[in-house]
Amino acid sequence: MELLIYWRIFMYKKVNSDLKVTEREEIIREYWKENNIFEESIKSREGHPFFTFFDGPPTANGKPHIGHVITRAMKDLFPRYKTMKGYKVLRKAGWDTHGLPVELEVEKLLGFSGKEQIEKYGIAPFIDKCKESVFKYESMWEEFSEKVGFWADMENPYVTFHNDYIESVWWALKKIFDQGLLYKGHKIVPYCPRCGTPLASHEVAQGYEDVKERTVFVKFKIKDSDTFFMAWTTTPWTLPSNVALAVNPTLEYVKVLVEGEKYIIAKGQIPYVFKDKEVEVLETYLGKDLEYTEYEPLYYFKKLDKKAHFVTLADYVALGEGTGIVHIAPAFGQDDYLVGRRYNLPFVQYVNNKGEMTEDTIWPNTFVKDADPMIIDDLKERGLLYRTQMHVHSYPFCWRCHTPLIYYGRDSWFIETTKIKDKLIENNKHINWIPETIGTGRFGDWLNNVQDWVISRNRYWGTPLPIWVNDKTGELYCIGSVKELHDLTGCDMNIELHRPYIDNLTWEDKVNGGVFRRVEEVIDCWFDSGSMPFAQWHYPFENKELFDNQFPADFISEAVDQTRGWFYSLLAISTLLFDEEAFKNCIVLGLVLDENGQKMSKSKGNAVDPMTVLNKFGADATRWFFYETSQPWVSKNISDAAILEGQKKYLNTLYNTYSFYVLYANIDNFDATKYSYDYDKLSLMDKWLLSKLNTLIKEVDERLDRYEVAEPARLIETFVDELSNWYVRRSRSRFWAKGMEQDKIDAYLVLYETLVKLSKLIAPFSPFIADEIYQNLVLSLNDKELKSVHLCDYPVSNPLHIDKELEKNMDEVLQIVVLGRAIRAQKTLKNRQPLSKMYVVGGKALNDYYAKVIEDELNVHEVLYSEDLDDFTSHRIKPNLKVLGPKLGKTLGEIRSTLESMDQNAAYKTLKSNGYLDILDLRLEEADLLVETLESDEFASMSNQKLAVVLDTNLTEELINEGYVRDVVSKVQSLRKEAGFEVIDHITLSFKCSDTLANILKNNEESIASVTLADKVVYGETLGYTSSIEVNDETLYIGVLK
RNA sequence: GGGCCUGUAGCUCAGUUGGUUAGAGCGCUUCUCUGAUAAGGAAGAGGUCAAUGGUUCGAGUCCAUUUAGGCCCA
Repeated sequence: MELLIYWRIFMYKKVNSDLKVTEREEIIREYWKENNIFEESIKSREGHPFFTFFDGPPTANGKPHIGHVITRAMKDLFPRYKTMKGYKVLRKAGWDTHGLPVELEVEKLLGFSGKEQIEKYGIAPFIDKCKESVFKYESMWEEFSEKVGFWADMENPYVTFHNDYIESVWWALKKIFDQGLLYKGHKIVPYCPRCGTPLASHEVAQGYEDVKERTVFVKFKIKDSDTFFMAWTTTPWTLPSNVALAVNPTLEYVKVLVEGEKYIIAKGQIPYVFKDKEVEVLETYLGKDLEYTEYEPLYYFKKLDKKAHFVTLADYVALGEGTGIVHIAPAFGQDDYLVGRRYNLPFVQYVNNKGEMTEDTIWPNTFVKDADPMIIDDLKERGLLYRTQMHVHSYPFCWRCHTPLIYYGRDSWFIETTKIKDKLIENNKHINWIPETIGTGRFGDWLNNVQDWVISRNRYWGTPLPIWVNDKTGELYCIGSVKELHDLTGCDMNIELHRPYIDNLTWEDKVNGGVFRRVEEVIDCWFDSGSMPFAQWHYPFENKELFDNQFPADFISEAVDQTRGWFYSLLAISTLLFDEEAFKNCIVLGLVLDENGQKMSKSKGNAVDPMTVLNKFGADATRWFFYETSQPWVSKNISDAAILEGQKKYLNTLYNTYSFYVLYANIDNFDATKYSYDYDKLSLMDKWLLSKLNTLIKEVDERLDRYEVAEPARLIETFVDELSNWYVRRSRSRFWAKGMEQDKIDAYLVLYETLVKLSKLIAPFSPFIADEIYQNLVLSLNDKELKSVHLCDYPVSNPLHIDKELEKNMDEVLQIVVLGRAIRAQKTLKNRQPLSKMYVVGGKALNDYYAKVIEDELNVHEVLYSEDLDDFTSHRIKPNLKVLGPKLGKTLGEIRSTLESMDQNAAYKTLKSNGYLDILDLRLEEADLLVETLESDEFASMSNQKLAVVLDTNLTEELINEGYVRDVVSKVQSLRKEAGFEVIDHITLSFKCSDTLANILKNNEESIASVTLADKVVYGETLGYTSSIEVNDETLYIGVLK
């Protein structure tokens, strides 16, 4: 009932300032839901071109953290913008559901601490638990996304563990297999020999300790020669598995004679290796000259299947410690392994998976660390040891059992991404990285050093590697679809594509014999997420056309830690399958840190909960913090104060401007759709605002189009400030003028237009406040209009309303005003005291309208322009360095000091009359010099580099009286407010004071009454709400009565 | 250990092809203004532009090295 009355009385919904921001946002959120605005925003663009956005999938088995706010804010901004620009933007949400983190979570839940326990428990029940765990926090994620205002299709998300998704991934793997790029090899992993398991890198990082160990300088005898290569190692137990030596191709190596023996080592390492021994250099080589030189192995335990024991080249070999020659054991080091692959070296591993020397050696079943001294002794006896040396270095230990870890080669499946390196680099060139340096730097470097992608994991919960091996012939078969699996094995078409269900499916090879059995491994879940461009649509089994339209993505965005994660897996897979980049524009986001710039972590207790932040400040303010505070890729220190700043400066200012409009428009029952303005007849202030608005629209649009974020946000913030604190403040009186003159209509219309266009402009950034403003200003007047600002087109700048000259003039006005205010403050001339005249020097003479604005703002009666007020000001002449610098070079300093020492005012006069200045045999034209206007201390004046302003501070009685009147009016206004009157209440005004003062008041009664809405003015007694002020050294009592 | 990002006022950040007195907002002190305002305005305090060296007539800006924080990889 009450609402109805409001509706009848007011054009617009009254702005309820008691409502909290978060409550207002909740209303908008409900409105979107009830009216299906999101769905509508896509539907209404049917038939329009697509703009493609890929949503990188989060895992729902962890809670959303504050870092997800920035990604969601950024990912939401551009789809909203592009939708308003007329594109159809599908936004399929997705969930990343496979992988070790999920398994670990479940292990924790079940109290397990290793694979044996899982196998005992059973894989089937285990993966059931994984499936449950995956969506543990799904509802929290949904609520969170809604809170931030992140629009995505959460009804039909892609889920990486669904059969359709897995089938698409299988299709991709088969395609890669068919290209011959999927192979089995060894991966060197940090391995705990006691636990029998590899460790993840973060586990290894936990366990580094400094250890003091005996290291060895070992002699490798060159074949058919009396010379030795000398190498150094910290792990003697790897020496039996040695298959090669490596030198740096560009370093200098020398053959030296020391104590009767000949050695080859790097030239730079002579002092390190031989200390103060006498060394005679016999020959010098470059590393590359030594390639393929053969040497005699230290040990012969078994015949090797490939050629070994020769010198190889490797760039990573460096001086420092050691001899500049590195011993290569491909089974025990990543670098070694790669050298091995390059030179086709045998893979020799005389260590078993318990970390013991194998039966092949002469130290069977000895733990490697215990074998070290035995090997050292053996080499010493055989004269192959030069010397040993104690050495302190940091070495990883198992965080569980404190066993020293060893790097150990294990069977693994690889995608041979090194083969497509050139294509990766080429396709990367087509990607617009923001910031650019990611593409050339971090990501580019990664591609330049690309390694084969280890795709297999010896785990349970993941997309199974669809490879079957013939147990007789060793032939490999890769399955690419469920149908193919069904045809070969006769399995159910609805079979769950997970371990253990597919592990037992086999088929016979009728031609060659043998049975095809599946390998055990599942795949790296990064392959899952990198497959989302096609797997989200179950391509190529369905949605072929849709996929063609939705690939590659126009835009993606994630945090910088995804460089080698999602960004890479997307590019690698799309290059392998389609030889194309998967995304064209990518904004890389910085990380969110705590207010001291420290990484957030549970253990430090400095983690900021996103829901707490959102519930405190609302989505618009939180989003704004991330957009505005710094460039997207810079890490952000989040704090309440930082978010609050944007909320106060931008959102509150905008909201107050909007509620100002609603307040007065409702008083006047002003329907903006019923009026129009004639642009040519608008006041300069109106034209100025329209010019600024249209400039803003143009700039913001152009910048968003270039995927800039902070710049447009800052422009918007500046505009809101100018709108409120210049346009509205200067135009206030127009809104409370009596009647409905054209000037008032103009003011309403211009402000209305600005607010409506602004609401559209900010809609992608601040979707809630934008829609609140839009709905009230537009829908309240006409319910046939589009139901939400997010269904509107993005505003288009009107070039006819942009007037740069006008903007420049107003800028000069602002400069003059700033100077005038500064003078008043400095001379403690309060603003209520009117002054008769002011002079402006050096500026361009502006017309009366601007003068009026200045007069009003500074409370002076007259603004006078003058070119020549030398009495008030002085000048300073300086060389124009930009012009003279290149011309004069070194003599510049001299010119500068000479100019400084001259009589500046005299020089200025000479320059003015002649147009040039002669100095030290040089003729300086006006363009060579800069002239500054300076204030003179004798006057109330102030200047900046361009202008000087002088105030005439002489006060006449009339001016003083006028000041009294302003004081009184101001006091009356604050009394009205204190008394709790409405803005539109009319009053009876009463004064009690001396006759002198009363006379002054009576002489100005009309103006006082009209401004304060007094119908009657009474003297001699005070009525109603009463207070007093000091005026002209006497006490004036004032009463206001409604 | 390697690669990359960042470092400008107490805090958050601008700072154009190298150019004259390095700016803004917040916070602080003082003053001021105000019938839309958790507002506005002015002044003041606050700077070794992370450090060192170099190029240049001139460096916050370009180059090299170092250093602190962060990210990724070993």
